[in-house]
Amino acid sequence: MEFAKNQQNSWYENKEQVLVAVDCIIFGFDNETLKLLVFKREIQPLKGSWSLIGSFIRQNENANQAGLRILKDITGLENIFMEELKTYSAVDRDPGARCISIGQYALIRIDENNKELVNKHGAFWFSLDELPELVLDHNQMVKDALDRLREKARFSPVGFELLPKYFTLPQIQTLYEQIFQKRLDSRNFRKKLLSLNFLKKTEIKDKSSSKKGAYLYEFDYEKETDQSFIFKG
Amino acid sequence: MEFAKNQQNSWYENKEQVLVAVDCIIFGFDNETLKLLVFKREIQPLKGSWSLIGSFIRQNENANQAGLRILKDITGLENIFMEELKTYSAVDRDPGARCISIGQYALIRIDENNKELVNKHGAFWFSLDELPELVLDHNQMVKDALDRLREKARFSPVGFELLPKYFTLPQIQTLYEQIFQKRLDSRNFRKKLLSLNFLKKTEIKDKSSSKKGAYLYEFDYEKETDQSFIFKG
DNA sequence: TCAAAAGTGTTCCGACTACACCCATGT
DNA sequence: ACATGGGTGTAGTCGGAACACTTTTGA
Repeated sequence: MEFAKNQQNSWYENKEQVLVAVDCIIFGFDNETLKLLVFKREIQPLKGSWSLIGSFIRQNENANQAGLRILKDITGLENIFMEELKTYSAVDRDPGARCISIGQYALIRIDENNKELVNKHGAFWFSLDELPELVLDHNQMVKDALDRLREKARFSPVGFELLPKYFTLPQIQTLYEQIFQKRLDSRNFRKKLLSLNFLKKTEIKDKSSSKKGAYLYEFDYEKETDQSFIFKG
Repeated sequence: MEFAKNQQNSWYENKEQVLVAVDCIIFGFDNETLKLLVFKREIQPLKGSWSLIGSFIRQNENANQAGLRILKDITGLENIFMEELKTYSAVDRDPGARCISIGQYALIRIDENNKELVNKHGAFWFSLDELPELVLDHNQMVKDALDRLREKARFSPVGFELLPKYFTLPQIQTLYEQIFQKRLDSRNFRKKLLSLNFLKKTEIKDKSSSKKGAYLYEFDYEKETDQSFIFKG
């Protein structure tokens, strides 16, 4: 860099600044339905309404770090799958101030560990078809995130972040049926999934949802490839 | 809205604001190669280096409007295909100040009309393989935009925005060869393209690049569908 | 023994791939 | 007449889609 360090922050001095928020669209799966984590907004305006979880971005973090910070605060989890969705920058989107929001969506496992922490923050898991009205443009964000998730699931093996370490094939199928909102043929689904060779079978059966029991599998990250993975949406 | 209008801008008063820029990754096609519009940066720091075209976002416009404003200033064009790429928010990405940039990519036709205006602004079209070093993280933006363009071109008939109203099949093929950086089989390409039924053939031949001449087609927006359009990338 | 979920194989068809020659025309 | 680019058809292969019965086991 060819310019003096003490020039910092002076070049752009007369430019207008705006607030930048990060809002998190957090998906979870409880082995039955795809859910979304929303909470009671804690700040004015619109305090007390249902809202996505968000925060203003801080000077010392980038957008992804901000999202992960929020997620850790609420769920206690680190190493979460989180990706940028898009920005929301309509001039009047937030009546509190001119504020641009960067939507980030995350996929996490719903399990006992984090339920407690989540409740403590006034957060709740809602089924996607029972989602309440959210503040500002947050319903749009959810819609966009779902579209993105579907699109992504068609072409890459996404969604394993929503499952526990060991899972059964019927479990993944239910997950994909939730994502695509349609029934899938189990023979074709299993054939396709297993042909991709990134699942490791164990000899353990999970009998929690049937008498016969279903074999547990785990994701083999070594073998994950980018081969296309096309399911009809 | 349940709160008093005069509360505006007071709710978030103690929050830190940041600068938000929009940077435009502008692709063009001259019937031979895919090009990118870059220009000499006009402001400090790094004044005079090659840079994408950008601007700080204004209070009365959203990110897309900001991008279109920039594009109109430089090229004189309106109604341009422009889409958000992603945001760039690394803390130190801009030595001038903490500044988050929203990358937007655009596809435009290179023709005589706008060449003049472009030159007047110190802007130049570079072939993608002769691209100079750009300031900040702009080379990364270009790389990301190219990846996005390829991804998009695989699944939807994007790229027609880069062609004139009337174009020949060899012309589109060259465009796709540029996007994918590989040769395509003309028989398969034409078969696939025509089977999608969104091209209207005219009886006029363009003889500018061969003696025999190639029929001109136009895009039939009525018939554009979302049917998949898969080319190997 | 029965109910409930897990697991498995085959056929059909559409779509992508590879591949080579004739056509029209200006020079 | 010839060089240059435009235009066309076919056979093979792969993968997705449709489809129904057997297996296991707890109650």
